[in-house]
Amino acid sequence: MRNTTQQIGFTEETEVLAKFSKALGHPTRLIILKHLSNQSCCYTGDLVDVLPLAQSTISQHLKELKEAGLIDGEVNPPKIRYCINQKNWEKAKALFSTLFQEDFKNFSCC
Amino acid sequence: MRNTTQQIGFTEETEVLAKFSKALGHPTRLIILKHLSNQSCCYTGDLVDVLPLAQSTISQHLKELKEAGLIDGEVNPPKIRYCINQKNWEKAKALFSTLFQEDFKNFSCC
DNA sequence: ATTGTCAATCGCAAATATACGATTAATATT
DNA sequence: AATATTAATCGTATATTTGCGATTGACAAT
Repeated sequence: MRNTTQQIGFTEETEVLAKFSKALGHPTRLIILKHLSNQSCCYTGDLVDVLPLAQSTISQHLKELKEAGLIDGEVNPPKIRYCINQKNWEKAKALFSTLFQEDFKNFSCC
Repeated sequence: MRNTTQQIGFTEETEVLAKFSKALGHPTRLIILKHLSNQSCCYTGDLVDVLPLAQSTISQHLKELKEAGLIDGEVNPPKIRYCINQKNWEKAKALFSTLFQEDFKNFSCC
């Protein structure tokens, strides 16, 4: 790979929306988010019981959601309590809303 | 990799939303979609002029958007005219709307 | 201090994604 | 028929993602 996304210079908005989308781009992570919302918060162990995946795999998905900013991990020894990051969740909601409503509603063909 | 997404058995809705999200999960593809909406439709060549990427790379991104069902390619020799697939775009809009509104509004902590 | 519990991280393997240049395929024009 | 134009596809290299088991780290409870 000779060219990188970094070198192209997309807008901040585009980068952030792509980051959120990518994080949402796996069924397991969608299920995790759904679970977080249903239970308000939950622990890794809860998810391990529900999903047919190894604990390490789930931990990795949680890490990606955390790095994308969609969830937070709050230490609650010996467990870690995960919650949706409301601020960024709202931001994601706003970005997707813009994507689907404002800029894309003026079709004239097809 | 011993376990595959296929084997787990997510709901159709979850799979489709993940597929759409994944397709949106790259800045270049977001720019392409933006361009498609601004111009109603456009050709690969238009995108090659705008993006600092090789023609083959852009063609590959178009292929992924097409496979995700977000765009259509209509032969218009010797060019191919790309347009947003409105039906699936509406579906994506609805799925994201559900994701952000219905199931995720009852937070009680954090 | 030792033990038990929970979750992150490491190390590895396999699959996918990203990017490019070169080639091929399709079709219009000459 | 020959040429030009446009975009897909092929082949390749590299990076990232996904998954697992094993280990480590953090902390509570004993």
